[in-house]
Order: sequence, then structure tokens, then C-alpha cells
Amino acid sequence: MTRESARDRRELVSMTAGDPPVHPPADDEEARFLAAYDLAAFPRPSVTVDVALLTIVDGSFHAALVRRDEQPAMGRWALPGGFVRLDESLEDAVARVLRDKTGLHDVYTAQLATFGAVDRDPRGRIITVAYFALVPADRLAAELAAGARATLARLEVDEEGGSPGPVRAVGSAGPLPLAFDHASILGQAIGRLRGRLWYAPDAFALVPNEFTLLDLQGTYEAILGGRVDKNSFRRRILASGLVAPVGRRREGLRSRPAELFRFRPADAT
Amino acid sequence: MTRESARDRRELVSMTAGDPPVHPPADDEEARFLAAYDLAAFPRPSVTVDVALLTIVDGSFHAALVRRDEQPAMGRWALPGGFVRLDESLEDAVARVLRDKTGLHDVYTAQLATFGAVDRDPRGRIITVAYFALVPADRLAAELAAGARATLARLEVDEEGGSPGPVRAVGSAGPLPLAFDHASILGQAIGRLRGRLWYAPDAFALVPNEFTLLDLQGTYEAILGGRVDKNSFRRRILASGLVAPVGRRREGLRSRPAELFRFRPADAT
DNA sequence: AAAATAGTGTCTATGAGACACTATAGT
DNA sequence: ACTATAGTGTCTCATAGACACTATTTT
Repeated sequence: MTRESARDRRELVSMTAGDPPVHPPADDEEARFLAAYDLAAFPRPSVTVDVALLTIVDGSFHAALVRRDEQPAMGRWALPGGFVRLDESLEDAVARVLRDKTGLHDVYTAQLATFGAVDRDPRGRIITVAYFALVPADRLAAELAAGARATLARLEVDEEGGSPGPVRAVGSAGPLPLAFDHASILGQAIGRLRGRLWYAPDAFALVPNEFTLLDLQGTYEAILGGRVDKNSFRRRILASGLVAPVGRRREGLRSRPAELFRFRPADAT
Repeated sequence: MTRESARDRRELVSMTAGDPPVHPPADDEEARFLAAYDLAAFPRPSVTVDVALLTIVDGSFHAALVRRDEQPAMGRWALPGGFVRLDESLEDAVARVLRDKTGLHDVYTAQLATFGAVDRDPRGRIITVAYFALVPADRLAAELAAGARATLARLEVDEEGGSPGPVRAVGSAGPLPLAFDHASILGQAIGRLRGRLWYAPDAFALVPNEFTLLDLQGTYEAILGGRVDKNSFRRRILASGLVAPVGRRREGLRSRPAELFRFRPADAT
């Protein structure tokens, strides 16, 4: 069986809270008002998006980090991020940032939270809308290598009263100091992932298009940071209906071949 | 027994994601860079906070809404909100907005999500960080009447594929048309509340300081939009340890008096 | 005593955890 | 035959729902 490097795009729909509603059509008075309105009359902060781009390698979280080669925090490592442009939505900004800094397209993303402490960035008032993004390890390794601006770092997670505190990043050549509040954002991303795991299809975004139930179980265990009972897990996943057998097995290994499954979104027939 | 109008402040801690981390001290080079740095070189959107201030009256959600008496969306009804100032955190902005527009202090709040569609506000690019805030009905009614800038409207919630869609607001004199994307934000606030209900102490913020288990059950039923079994509910709540008997009963009604309980945060001994 | 609400006893259904067992490939 | 991993049978335990029952107050 050949490795599939191109994933099914339809599965990679963003889970982000939608922005559908549009204001009703303006009447004349409102139109006149708007023509004269100057938003710049109010002081404005800067707004960025920062993306915790996560994957699972060898049972532990890894994040794609970009080395800052400009001030501030020069030499430290940061989440892929950037200023939000006036003509793009937050989701568009996330997609652009991922494209430019990691070379990845069509990534599964969800909004995490917005961080607005006054002093979180030494340049001044910068509010950041943090997202997390999930990609299977093989795909991330392959596409990051091509881009080369970002590196993959293992995350060391300390529990802090039930949920993860700020994480430490470790690259192949040792610890990578993190910029700004990004250690905290990564910790919160992992905490959110844990909390949603059984209700959201997040784990399927971390696993290749075709996977065995033990692959998936390993992903759950990595996210939760603990073991999961095999039989119990299989019952739950199969009963959920979120998974459909491909009809093939993964052969060529030195033991009984495992059945391959594919993610089937809940809204499919 | 006398009505308690002042609630215990210690219970009203914000549940918002903290903003503790601060960048490390700048070295000389970074200090020089920062002195010359001009954030305004990048285009900046405007940023607001909007607060879905919710309570439960007669088993249904009500929200505090402010009539817009300026353009745009003049005459429509909006969530209490306002521009974030450069010297205040998001949580500070939420507290200020609640104080100025509704007269409330020390309210239980949590961040909901950030909405950044390019066209969500006709004035231009305005990103809003939405929060929800929860207050017991008696307190909200009393303090809102004093302020008088805001009104309390019943929310009609339509299910839309499992989670609430945009809501309709109904005041004492009929439907209140909502401004901007606020109908959608309110729907999402209710959806979030439902999802967190059994894991977060949200319901305790909607109930007076002292409450009976049937009061609390009614709150759960209102949030979930369905009935909850009495015995099952009591077992769960009592087993959770989040509730401590006051040692008194609510008497004077026309039936057997019910035992009063008080919320006890999980981190108490 | 009647009405009304508070609170409990108890059965059943569901599902998760534990863990030993069987199954099927490669070598 | 042996090893390694895939997959199942089955017991126990915890918990939620159903629902009828008892308890205690006011009128």
C-alpha cells in the first residue's frame, strides 16, 4: 500500500465559530452617518493571530515553532503568528500565517482564546487571538522540512492543578526558549484539547487519512497523558459511528494485520 | 428570612483565561529596538468587548440589552459593549462596560469567543471579544432598574442542529431587534453554557447565595432546555461536593420547607 | 384532613474499566 | 513453532434515569 501524502480536503473543515451574520441594510440616515464616521478617532490596539500548530510524535505533543530573527524576543521561539490585516477575517489570517510560516494549507483549526494582558508584548498593546491547529505527524514533518522556516519541538507539559501550565519546548539541539506568553498559550491549547477530546473530532485530525484503531488509541493516550483501556476504547469509537472501515488491512508488519478505518464526519449519511 | 441583595464577593471570581505571563526583561539591544518601534506602522483594527449578560427568569434565558441611540444600528438593541482602551486588559474592559452600561459590579464572567468577520460592523473593521456574564435574576432586575440604561429581554432560542442558532429577544412591549451579530453571539453563549454546565460552576452564578436543590435544578433545566430527574440530580450535586448545607430551611411557603445550600468552590477545604 | 412541595428507596439500563483470552499475520 | 500485535468475552462497578413512595409543612 502506498503512503497517501495528499489528504482528503473535505475532512479538513475548520471547526472555528462561524462568522455568518451580517448587519441589516443601512437606511439613509445610517448611510450618511457611516460616510462621515472615523473609526480612528478611538485608540486602537494591534491584533495578531497566533497558532499553536500541534502534532503527536512518539506519544508526546510537538509544536511547530518559528525562530524570531528580529526584535523583540530575538532568538527566542514563537508560535507562527502575525498581524491581522484589515481586509481578512481571523480565519483568513490564520490560514495565511500557516501558509507563510510553515508552508501548510488546509489545516484543521479551532479558535482557542484571546489574550489581552496589557503587558503581554513589549512592543505595546497587542491583543492576540490564539488558535490551535492539528496535523498528522508525518504530514507536518514532511511539509515543514520543505519550508524550513519552522522547526518541530517536543513539548514538556507540567500539570498545574488538573490542567497544563506553561510548557517547555525541546528541540533536537536542546531547550528552545519561548517568546512572549507562548508557553502559556501552548499549555492552554493542550488543556482545551483534553477537555474537548471526547466531544470533538480533534483526534482524527492528528491521524493519517487511514488509521488503525490502535493508532487512534495512541493519539487519545498522548492527548490525555495516560493509558486508555483497549476494549473500552474500541467499543466507544465503534459505537460513535464516527469511523468507517476502509475494507483493507495494514499488512507487511511482523504480526497480525490491523483493520484500517477512515474518519466519517457526523453529518454524513 | 430577609432577602440578601449583596452577594458574597469571593464567589464571583472571573473564570476567564488568565493573562499571567510577562515577557522576560529586555536586554540592551531589545531596549534600543523597542524605543524606536512604531506599532502604528501596521494597520490596526478596532477592538471591542461585548458581554452577553444572562440570567434565568421563569425558566428561560433573559439578557440585558442596551438600546442604541446613536448610529449605526440606531434603535436596535445591543449587548453591553465598548471599545477596549489601550491601558486596560480585556477583563478590565468587560468590568468597565458592565459598570457603565448596567451598573453591575463583581459579576461572574468568562470569555466566549472572538468574532472577526470583516463585515460584521458597518463602521469598518471591528473585532469583538465576546464574554458571557451570569447574574441571579433578582439581583439583575434590581440593579438594572436603578441604572435604567439597559432592559431585560426574554430570549427565544431555536435549536439548529443540536446547538442554538441566533436568538430572538422579546421585551415587555414586544420583539426587540438585535444589532450587528449579537443574536448569533447570544446563541453561542447559550450553547457554550450548555456544553460546560456539568463541568463549570456556571449554574451557581445564576442562583442566589442561598438556594434549595430544586432552585438549582430549575436553573439546570432552564439552561439545558429540558427536564432533569430529581433524584438523579440531587445525587450528582451532593456527590460533587460543590454544595454545603447552610443549616437552615426556607420556611413560610405553603408546603414542607426545603433545605438551603450554599456554593462551596472546589478549592475550599 | 387536604394540598403542596421536599426528599428517598429501589430497580433497571448503560457504559466504562479490568483483564484474560483467542486470532492471525510474519519469521 | 514462536513472536508480536490485533481483536474479543465477560465480569464488575459506577452512575444515570424512571418512578413510586414517604415526609413535613401550611391552610
